[in-house]
Amino acid sequence: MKKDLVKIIEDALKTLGIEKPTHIEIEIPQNESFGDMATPVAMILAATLKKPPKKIAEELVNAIKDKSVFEKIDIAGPGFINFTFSKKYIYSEIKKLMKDKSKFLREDIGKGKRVQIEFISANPTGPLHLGHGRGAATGAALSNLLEAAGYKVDREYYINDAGKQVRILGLSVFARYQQLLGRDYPFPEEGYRGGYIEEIARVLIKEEGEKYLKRAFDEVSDFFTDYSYKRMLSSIDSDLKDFGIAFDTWQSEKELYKKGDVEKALDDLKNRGLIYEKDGAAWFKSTAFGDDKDRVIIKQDGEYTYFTSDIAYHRQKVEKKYDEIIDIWGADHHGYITRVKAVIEAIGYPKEKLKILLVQMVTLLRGRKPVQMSKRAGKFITLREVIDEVGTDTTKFIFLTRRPDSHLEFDLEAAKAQSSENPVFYVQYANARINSIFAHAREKGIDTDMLYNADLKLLSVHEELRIIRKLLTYPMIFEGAVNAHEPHRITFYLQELSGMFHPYYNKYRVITEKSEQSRARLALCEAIRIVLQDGLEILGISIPEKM
RNA sequence: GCGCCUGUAGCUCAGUAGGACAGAGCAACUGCCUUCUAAGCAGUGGGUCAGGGGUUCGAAUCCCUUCAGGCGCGCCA
Repeated sequence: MKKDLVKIIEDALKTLGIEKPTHIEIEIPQNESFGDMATPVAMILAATLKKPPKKIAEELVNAIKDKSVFEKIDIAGPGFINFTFSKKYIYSEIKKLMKDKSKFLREDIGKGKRVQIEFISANPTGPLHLGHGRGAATGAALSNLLEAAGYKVDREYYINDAGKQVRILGLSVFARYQQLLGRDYPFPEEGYRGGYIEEIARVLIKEEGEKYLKRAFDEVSDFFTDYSYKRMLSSIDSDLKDFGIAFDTWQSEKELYKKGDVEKALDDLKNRGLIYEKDGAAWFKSTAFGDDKDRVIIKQDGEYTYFTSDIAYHRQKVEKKYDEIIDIWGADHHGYITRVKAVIEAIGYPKEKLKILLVQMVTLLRGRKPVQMSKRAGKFITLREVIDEVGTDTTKFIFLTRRPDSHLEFDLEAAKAQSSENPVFYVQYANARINSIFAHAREKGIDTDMLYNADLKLLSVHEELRIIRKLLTYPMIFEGAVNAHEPHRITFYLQELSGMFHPYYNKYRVITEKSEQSRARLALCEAIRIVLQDGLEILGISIPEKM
């Protein structure tokens, strides 16, 4: 619908000998009486053409040769051109929608471009919490969205399985192991205190018995560390599985060291003269690329920092020749952006190569009161607990009805209380209702095949035309969501569409005595169902047949 | 102190590349189930878009500034 309109406007501009602007803006007016679509081009051109916008709009409208696709074209307000499509046109479009389905709905924007999206990447030192859940829902939905738009997407989880934190995890488990077997062993000051540590220790005792009792940690640290984080990782994986999130690759940090990628990355930077020694440490000259201070990459004690492997990691990403690299981070890591982008530039790529999408913090509430969380004390609510309590679809939907960069209050009580009237059910219910209409139709012996051949002209009441027009805007919403990397636009659209279907359902009967009309209305329902399912699939939300 | 994000209806949030009278859900109140699922529908009320300047034909949207909240500013990860 939009493509056709843009073409028409471009042709008209050409006829008038006006150079077309880089972008012909088409918008969906919020006020339906203004028509289906509107363009402010006349107002935009007014400045360069030095003519009043209304005059330009008039000329433009006159230059449109074939007006048959429109019911009317108005010039309104300060110079908007409002288009209302003819019924004939929208019937033919909706027919295409039913025949071509996702091909009609989804614009091929990516054209096969390769994108890597890295998200969650939580340390395997504890269970996922709600913040990770937000990153998970957002990352997965964005991945699906871009994939639907013709990108080839790799979903990646980066595992911090090297370094200090996993060692501390290992030590924590070691300490609990000793304690459980009756040895008086001090729990490390900086250790992880969550109950899951004890659980790992218990399982370990079951599997391996007492053979590590009374050993020194240094002798068995590799075993305990490996064992513990692998256990954590598999528990994270199973949480994600239940949350409906899947990855294509799990990139291990340790692997980067093993393969020598870290060494290679450092050599690369050294060769570029971007590494220097100071105070017994090695520094990366990130200030050369806009960072506010240089960063240590080899500490005085000879160990690497967290950032060092990140250099190697991002170098590896870039060298895999993705067309686009997207990192989704929790907003608490925003201080890292310039540093990592500095790496990209340092190795000779434009920093725009890497897009970092920040997902803001989640405040967990229970009945308006903040839930106190302390990772140190091991007191925090996990993603697992939340999805057990409020459900995965509801949880995801709450995340996906917000812009990623807005702070989010997640009230467990509200989420549960709403549960029966939650917006997610509103959307799913529309689909389930349609299924039930189809079941009814089949009982009545109405042919539900090839509905696009139904006599769509019979869809003539105001509500029906409104729904058809809404359905036809889906590709525009989709395109906007893809370009802005904002899956939540799909969420809102689905709510609006459902908000048109339910009243329609309530006011009119789909299955009537008139079989041709019934088929036409079934066709409308089918079209709605196609769009609802397309949207829900992108969001990663389930599509129950019955409710 | 510096940097990033946010401030829209009682609450939680949208507001589409500055555009036409600011929207939804929840909460509140009033109605609707012998007919395709009431997780639904119909109706009512509710806002100086944090405050103040500026740019523009036009600003919730862009710029400056003040205030408020969150998060960062390690040879931690």
